[in-house]
Amino acid sequence: MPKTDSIWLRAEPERPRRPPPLTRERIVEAAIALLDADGLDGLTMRRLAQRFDVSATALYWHVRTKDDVLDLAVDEIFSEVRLPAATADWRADVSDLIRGWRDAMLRHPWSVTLIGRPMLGPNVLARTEFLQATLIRGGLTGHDLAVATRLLANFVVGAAATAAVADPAQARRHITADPGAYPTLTASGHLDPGEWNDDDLFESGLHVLLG
Amino acid sequence: MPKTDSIWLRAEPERPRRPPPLTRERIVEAAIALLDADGLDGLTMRRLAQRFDVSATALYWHVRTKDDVLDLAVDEIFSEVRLPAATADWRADVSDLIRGWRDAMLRHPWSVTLIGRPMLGPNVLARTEFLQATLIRGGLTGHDLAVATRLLANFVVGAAATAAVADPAQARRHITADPGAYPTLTASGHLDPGEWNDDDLFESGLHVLLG
DNA sequence: CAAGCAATTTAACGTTGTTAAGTCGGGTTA
DNA sequence: TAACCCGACTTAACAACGTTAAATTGCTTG
Repeated sequence: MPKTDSIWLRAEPERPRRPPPLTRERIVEAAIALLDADGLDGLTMRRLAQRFDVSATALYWHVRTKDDVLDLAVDEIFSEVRLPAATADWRADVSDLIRGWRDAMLRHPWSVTLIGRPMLGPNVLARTEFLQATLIRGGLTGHDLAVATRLLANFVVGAAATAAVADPAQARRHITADPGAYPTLTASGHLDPGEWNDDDLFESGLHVLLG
Repeated sequence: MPKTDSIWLRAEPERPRRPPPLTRERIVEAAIALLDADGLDGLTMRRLAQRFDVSATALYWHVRTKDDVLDLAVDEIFSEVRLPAATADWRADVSDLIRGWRDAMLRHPWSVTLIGRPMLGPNVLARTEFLQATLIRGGLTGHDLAVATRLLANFVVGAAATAAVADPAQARRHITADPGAYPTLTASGHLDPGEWNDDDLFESGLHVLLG
């Protein structure tokens, strides 16, 4: 008597389908998703744990504190910054890095809020290492090298910070509400909608810095 | 029978000496004091109220939310930035402004954490207005003006952010721990204690930007 | 089958920002 | 003078938060 049950007909024993185990990496990944979705207030140990159907305190086995999660998350987003292959044009290489740096921060606006705490994760350091190595390749040394590194780093961090402002249109309305209050800002067109966008100003600024 | 009590001898009825009234200004002032003393975590609505011997909820009569207090505090510290008198050397005027801007942020390191939220207070805007007006006085217009404004603003914000890192010595130890990990950063001396300090690098960067 | 350890749960604590409702006193009006 | 009003504050309370301590589960190793 041949067995008539094939794998297609048989009801699978409904293996408990164990969820993938909790790891520091997966926690950070979920934290970034929460931060992207709802900003800094959106990340809660309880909400984070909920993503794994796990009690909030379970997270503390893998992570010492919530601040650790934040620090790990910040470093993690910098892994998205592609390290350019070294070409003959070192200036272009630096530009590519800085561009990618800014893009990563704009993709995760909450990261701006977290500057100010020590950024010493491996991904951040690797990018800083690349930046400085490329500048050396361009002939910079000593004091000039230090100045250039800081100048570029400050520029990209500042660019991410000033671009993250919520609603440009609303800001414009606020500033131009009383035309006499800020005459220069009102007249210069710096705030006009389609006039000059963040990307353009960033690109031009980068061009100034890298000659 | 002459009365012998003069105002000098009479014990004053000890007027209840009503404490100065709660105002939005005094609340912000106290908030800044708390933030300076204990950082961002040091500011609590309850601790803030305690400074006035007042229940925490009393603050909500003068202020809609804690975030309002923070926004007001950020704007308030920029009132410390002296607007330079316009001289013949417009570059020096800009330098003075940027220097004062950075100093104010370094005096109140918690302000770095609060970048990223819309900075549209009157003091911030007045400084931005001055910056742009001075650049115009220097001959900049149109696109160049916009680029220069952003470049300088990004620089100063970034400078404040990167300078606020907690313990440079500890950072140095961390980075140079594994000598093979970040060879360039380790060798460049960028981290060496007395080598180049933040003030020096900032000043040099400013000189690069303003020619 | 026992022991042990890794990973998680349950329970709980103190704080936080904020809302709702009550209270108090001084100034205005009837 | 009495009634009232309303700005300013208090009391009470809530849900949510980060975090700790202790109990529990389940797998692996002897």
